[in-house]
Amino acid sequence: MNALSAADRILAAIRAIPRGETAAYGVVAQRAGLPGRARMVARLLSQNDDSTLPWHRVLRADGRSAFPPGTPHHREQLDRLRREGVRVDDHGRVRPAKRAKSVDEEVWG
DNA sequence: CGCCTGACCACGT
DNA sequence: CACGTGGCCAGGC
Repeated sequence: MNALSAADRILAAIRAIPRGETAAYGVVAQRAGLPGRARMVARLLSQNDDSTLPWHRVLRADGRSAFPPGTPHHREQLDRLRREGVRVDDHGRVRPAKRAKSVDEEVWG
């Protein structure tokens, strides 16, 4: 059986996002086998202390950072992404390779 | 146990 | 694009 808790599966899903790619909260939840639980992903990240966790690769469904523009966290997240080769436009939005209508179509690579 | 909050999301206007 | 609205759910009090 699955001895892994929901939190463990979510953290694993986040760690599984490849360098240079991003995933929405909802997509992470879905990959962790917890559809509809984007808020749980968000809560975990807000509590997380593990510095090795690639939290910067997790974005909102609209491709923007969950942090308010102008804050240190917002800048750091975008910087880290750009450093990995992710393209961010002037509005702070990540450009998906293909159009993703909903989180069900997860297409961001 | 109810009530409020939050690094969310989809949908309608 | 900007707001509301309703849904989701774990935690804190």
